[in-house]
Amino acid sequence: MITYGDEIEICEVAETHSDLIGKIKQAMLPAEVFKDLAELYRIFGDPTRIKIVYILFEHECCVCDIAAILDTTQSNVSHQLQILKAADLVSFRREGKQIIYSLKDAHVKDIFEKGYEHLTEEK
Amino acid sequence: MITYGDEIEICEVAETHSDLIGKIKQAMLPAEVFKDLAELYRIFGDPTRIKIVYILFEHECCVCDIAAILDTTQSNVSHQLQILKAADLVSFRREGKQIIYSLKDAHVKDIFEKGYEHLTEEK
DNA sequence: ATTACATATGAACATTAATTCATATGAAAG
DNA sequence: CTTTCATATGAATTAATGTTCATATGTAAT
Repeated sequence: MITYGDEIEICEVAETHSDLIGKIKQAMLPAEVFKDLAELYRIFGDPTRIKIVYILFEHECCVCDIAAILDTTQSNVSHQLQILKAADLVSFRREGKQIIYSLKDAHVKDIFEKGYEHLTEEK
Repeated sequence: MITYGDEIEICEVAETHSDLIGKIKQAMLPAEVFKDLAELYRIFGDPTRIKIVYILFEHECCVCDIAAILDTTQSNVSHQLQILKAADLVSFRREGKQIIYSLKDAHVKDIFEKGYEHLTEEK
């Protein structure tokens, strides 16, 4: 390995490929896009949250119903819903004492379906 | 809240909706599916990994080239590639001293594109 | 065989995250 | 206005995660 000051180690292969590496580097999306994408996928990266999302595909639902369906606490569901809300993935409205949540974005279902296809289809 | 022994708290709304809750509960996919889905999305839930995936969309690549493109260490890239390998998302072959990685599954690109649409499209 | 190189691996560390518990908020009913 | 109910919030805890460092493995070249 060859190191330049405090920079990253560059192997000889990478030096040889430096023109290709430069091209790929330029073709990369802005770092922020990858950060935002990762944040989005991470939201689906928890069983509780993806279950909530799945429920909301078909039904708008109040917090305690979701908790009953998932056999978990109201607090837990509420916390996860706040995360979905912060990501702008759910809408909500008050109805008396309850708060009814619903899904906000169609892409969510697309992402779910593509993931599900990956799991179920043989390759 | 009404609690039954060590079970989950059920609010009055949930008791009223108990028939709907039962139906939704039955319509849920097996818990394992949600677990597997969450595991899949979690893999994309890290900027470094999703960058690697993005690179592999267009080019098969050796470890040190990826490290050079991403300005990170060989070790880091290797660790992340092991995670992608364990999820069966990448193939690899040895070529002399190098190991060349490539993408294994088309659904990965679909998932990426749907996520990207979510970020970029106005709603 | 010894050396150099590309990659993998394991331990360690710092950070983040999921869930629970206790409590606060805010609306409706009495 | 006090109580009850549905939800939100904050602190605490336990577990998981991303990265780095040091080192091991395996291939090629001298």
